[in-house]
Amino acid sequence: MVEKETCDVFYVDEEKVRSVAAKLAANGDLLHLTETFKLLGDPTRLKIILALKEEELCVCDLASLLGVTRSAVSHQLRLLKTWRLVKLRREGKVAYYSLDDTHIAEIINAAMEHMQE
Amino acid sequence: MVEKETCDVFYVDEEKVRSVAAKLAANGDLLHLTETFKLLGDPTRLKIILALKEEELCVCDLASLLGVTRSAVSHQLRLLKTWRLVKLRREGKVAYYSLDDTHIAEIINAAMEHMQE
DNA sequence: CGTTCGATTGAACGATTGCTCACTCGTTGA
DNA sequence: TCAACGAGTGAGCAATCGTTCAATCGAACG
Repeated sequence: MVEKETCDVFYVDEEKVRSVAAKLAANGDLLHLTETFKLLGDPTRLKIILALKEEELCVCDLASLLGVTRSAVSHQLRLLKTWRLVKLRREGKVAYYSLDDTHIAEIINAAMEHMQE
Repeated sequence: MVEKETCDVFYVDEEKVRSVAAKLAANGDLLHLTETFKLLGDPTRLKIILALKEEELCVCDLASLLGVTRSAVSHQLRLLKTWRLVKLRREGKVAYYSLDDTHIAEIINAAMEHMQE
């Protein structure tokens, strides 16, 4: 593709790009960072997190709170558990979930501040 | 669905759910919050944000940096601009983009702390 | 044991997403 | 005024996502 080549060779500020690329690479695990935001970027999951920020809850409570099936909640909780955002405590038949990481609340608080302006 | 009714009526801790629901509602614009995280939850967009955190860059620089077409970058930048995460400065034919909100960097920093543990 | 019931899982689906391709827009400079 | 070129746009697509349904697991209790 001629056009793209032109852009790459004759236009781009290569030194600038290289310097930024280096700093980007220094940011560590970019995939994990992306995944964390992706997990928070779904209404159901974000509500789950916000709810668990308040109180420990079971699957059934969450399903009732969000107005979706327990199955849907369970699927999302599995994802959140895999990425260590929530943790699980079993009591007989009931599975109680809670936040596994205090940093999550800070991420959300920072994002809420962003929204006011 | 009988099963679900059973769960709602006989099992769910209704008072607890109601109390959490109230606190959830007090969190303000939940859709906007979700959207912010969703925007950060894509590798291309997150890299754009991280790059612009370092330096003002044009579409062509970003395309070269990320290894995608300028069109793809342009599409993502439009989204980010719509939600006020980045802003635009035109200089002749070139469009220079930069972060529009200092809070974004703080959200990302908080998320990076989350990842270490 | 067998039943109950909350939780989990896998398949299947409709919806959404992010990309590329082709085209257009708008500014520059010959 | 017209060609060049960076940027923006819209259609179309493959891939991913989030949900529901149906089936299963496993602990509690008769």
